[in-house]
Amino acid sequence: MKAEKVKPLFLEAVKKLGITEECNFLFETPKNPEHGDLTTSIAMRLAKQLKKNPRQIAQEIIDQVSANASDMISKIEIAGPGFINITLSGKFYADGIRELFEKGENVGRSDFGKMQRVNVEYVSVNPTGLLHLGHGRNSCLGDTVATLYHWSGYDVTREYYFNNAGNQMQNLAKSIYARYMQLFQSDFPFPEDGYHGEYIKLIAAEIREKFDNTLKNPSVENMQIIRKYGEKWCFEKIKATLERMKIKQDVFYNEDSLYNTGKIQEILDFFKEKKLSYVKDGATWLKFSELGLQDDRVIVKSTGEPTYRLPDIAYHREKFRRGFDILIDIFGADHVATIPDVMAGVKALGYDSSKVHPVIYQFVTLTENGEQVKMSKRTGKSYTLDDLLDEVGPDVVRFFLLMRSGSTHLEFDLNLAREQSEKNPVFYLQYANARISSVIDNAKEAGIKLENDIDFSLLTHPREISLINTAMNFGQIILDATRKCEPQILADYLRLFASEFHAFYHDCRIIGVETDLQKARLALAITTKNIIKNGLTILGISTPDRM
RNA sequence: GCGCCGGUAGCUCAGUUGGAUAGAGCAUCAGCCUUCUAAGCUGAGGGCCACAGGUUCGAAUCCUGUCCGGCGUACCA
Repeated sequence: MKAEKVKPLFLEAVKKLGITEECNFLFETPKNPEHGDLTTSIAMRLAKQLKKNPRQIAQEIIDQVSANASDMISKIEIAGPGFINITLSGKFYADGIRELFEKGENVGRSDFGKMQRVNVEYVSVNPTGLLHLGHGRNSCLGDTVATLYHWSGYDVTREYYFNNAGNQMQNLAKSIYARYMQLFQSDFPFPEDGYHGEYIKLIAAEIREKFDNTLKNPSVENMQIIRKYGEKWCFEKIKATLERMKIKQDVFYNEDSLYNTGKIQEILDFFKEKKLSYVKDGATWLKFSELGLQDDRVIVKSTGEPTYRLPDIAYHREKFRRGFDILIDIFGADHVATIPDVMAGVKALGYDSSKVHPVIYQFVTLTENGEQVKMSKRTGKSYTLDDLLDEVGPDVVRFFLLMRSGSTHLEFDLNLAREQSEKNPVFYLQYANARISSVIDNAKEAGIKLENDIDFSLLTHPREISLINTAMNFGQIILDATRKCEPQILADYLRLFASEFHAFYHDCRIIGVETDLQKARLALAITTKNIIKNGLTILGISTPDRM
């Protein structure tokens, strides 16, 4: 955002040096404050092309830029091998903070996406069990990515894809049935590959409560009743957990509908017609080897049942047909293998697979006292998302699941999460917000009013400049986090920004200083609050005014 | 075997299309409350960026190889 304002001056200068083609150079914020506010290595990059000494090129650029003398820049100089360091003027910052202040509660919103239609698919758990921590990461990532797109000016649909037919539902029914029978006959055998979770026993107990012993005969009708009961039970629990996490979804897309409406058959026919599929050993294979992948794969088993690939491909085609410009899939690392198949399939159907953005996240481990807490499904003693929510609440859960990049393993430290103190990064952010709220309240009581007469150029203290500087990056941070589908970028930024606020608060008194300075500082505080509040809101974290 | 993700401070992790002296939080140690919320601020120590080569003005970042960890590699989803 800062860079955008200075860039035109440099593009002009570079053009004068004889560079006609689009040259993409960027400005960075130097780590060392002695190097100014912005720095660019463009001179070194152009050195080869122009066959000149980088320092000489830098000097020529500087001459050009200074000639167009802008009041945005107060100092511009060469450093080291040819860096151009720029120190921005007081006016630059005064204008910058004024702009942010005027945006008010809309700071961070943009129309960058031009209302392109985005579909974000997440959670997508089949109704056979309860949500655990891994699902939590999926849900929070998806939900936050969707919110980021919304703030960046896209038309977002939040989608949940599920399958309530197929083997796993039969398995659920069999598992519940076995637990149900065990209530009458304790040695009734439990299926080897059944769902071992404790919740199955709860469902079984409820069923006995309602139906007594009338379902003991495992007839098709009875198993159907059990299956439906289990499905409903699980889905309600899942939805309740999502609600606790403040995760919303617009569309629940049922895999069944792909069959009912003939979509699956259409795809089969298409592949057959294009000679991209063939039958071998009674199964239908898709020629992935002709679609740029290693091996052919089965799409319909010899039993006549499709493998997951077929509906996945059909589902993605439907998303394209529904008119989405961007398709985002949130997948756990265990699903990476399906991605190339779907991509290849979609491409073969004539759609632009580059519009599909899979977001992969690595696994979550839960640690307590330095030891890993088991979350295994099979042992039955899984630690569910609800258990975690009971212990630390949704704000902490969301922040912890979002504060790491999806590409790395996430260690969820229960001890730290339980900590209700400054050690816990969530409270650090919420505290900043509460602190500002308190100041704003005090200002109101003191009768301080902000009209259109704020002189932002009075904000010259290093802490003020530093805070404004970081505030001015907020818009770009939102866009970066959106484009990369990385809420962690925002979470990280907010920690930095809050720490800059705390330092400012410590060194610069707001209420009780000279009238004009008081107004300017209050306006800065209000802008800071808007940014922290919007940032936390995007992450789905509450912003209490008092703590 | 092959594919994907990772290996950065005691621990958990950042590190902006390759940039200047490698960053944060926690932990350890030392300071700061008669003043707007001390759930805060300031400072110190702590590093062979897994290892070995290569590319170039310049590498934690790019390339090759090796080692370690996780996840895949089904006519399971």
